[in-house]
Amino acid sequence: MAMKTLLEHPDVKAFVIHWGEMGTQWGVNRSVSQIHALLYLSDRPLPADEITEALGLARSNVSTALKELQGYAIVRRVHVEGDRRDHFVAETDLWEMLLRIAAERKRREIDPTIALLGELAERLRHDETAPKLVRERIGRMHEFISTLGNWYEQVRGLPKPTLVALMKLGGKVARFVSPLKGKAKS
Amino acid sequence: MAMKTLLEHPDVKAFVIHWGEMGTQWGVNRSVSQIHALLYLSDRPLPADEITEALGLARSNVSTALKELQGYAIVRRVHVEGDRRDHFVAETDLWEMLLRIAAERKRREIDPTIALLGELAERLRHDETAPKLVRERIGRMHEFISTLGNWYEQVRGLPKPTLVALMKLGGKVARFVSPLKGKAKS
DNA sequence: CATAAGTTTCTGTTTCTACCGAAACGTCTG
DNA sequence: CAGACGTTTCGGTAGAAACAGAAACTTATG
Repeated sequence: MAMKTLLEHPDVKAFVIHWGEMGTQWGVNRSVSQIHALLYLSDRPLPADEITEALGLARSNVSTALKELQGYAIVRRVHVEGDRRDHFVAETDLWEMLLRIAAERKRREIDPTIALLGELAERLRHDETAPKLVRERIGRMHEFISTLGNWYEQVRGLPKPTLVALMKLGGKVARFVSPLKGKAKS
Repeated sequence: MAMKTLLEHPDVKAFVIHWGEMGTQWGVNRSVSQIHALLYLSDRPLPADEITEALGLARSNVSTALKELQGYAIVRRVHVEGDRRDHFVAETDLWEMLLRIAAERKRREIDPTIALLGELAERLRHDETAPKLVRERIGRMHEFISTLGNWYEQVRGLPKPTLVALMKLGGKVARFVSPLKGKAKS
């Protein structure tokens, strides 16, 4: 069994384990992250059964986790010639991976938060009874998160080579904002 | 009791509750986030007892949570004239808040991950037995996260007005990388 | 249609984690 | 030193997830 071989390697195992722990600390369940890690390192599409066996999880659990990963669009189902079973592969472009995870978490958690803050801010604007500071701070929070959201949507649309270039620029991008700024780190 | 008044307001309560839920989804415990929300909206430094009473938490729990928030450096202890008790205030500059939370999470979770990936990548580089793809992908992951980390360290050092300006630029920063890129969104 | 594959749902168990409340302890201050 | 304040620790509990394993069900395929 090819997967046995893969996970038998101590470094591969260490990676999978650590990735699983990472996930839990960011609110992603362990099975999901581990399966992702496994697929990321696999040199070929894996059927669910093999994942089940390799990680020692219940088949039902693997099914759910795969669905979740496809919800993030970082794992996709592929067809393998001569095999009726579904197989799965992970996105290996790390930029793409990061952007997709971010997109999904924004959709699930940030957008609803913005919506709620919007309601609260709007209502508070007309609410004379509310403390001035409360009105101001909830308003500022709404504005802040919205701005971040908009920024993300724009950055997400940039071509990857541009992202890479911007990243490498680091703090130096500040130069373009104001000639005087951004010199501290250059 | 001033805090009673504050939390009695339905919108304030909604904010605190939602902030608490948000926290849990990102791996921060509910008490910690709720206390942070409460302090963020408060117009004055609050003593631990008042927080305890307002949120209905155990005193020990509040103490631990406050310590955690101070670990993130988004809440600090202040002295109030004529009161022996410690009082606490939250950072209200949202940029500062975000950067500090990011810094601490990086320190706790990302840095150790980079360190581990570094070890694995290094060991795998000399390990002929490991599958080529595994060596390559763990190496790339290490490089990728390291790059992100370095980028963050640089951005963190920029003055806030610069950050705000960059954020407002959005996708337009791409112009500075290559004249041809970044036009899609402009 | 018989079988393989896959998903979904359910029940039950286990495991975490949050949280409470009490106690012990340290520190400061009138 | 007595009392106020604060932290830390500890035992216990409750709730939430994660997960296993079985079963029901759908769908595709030879």
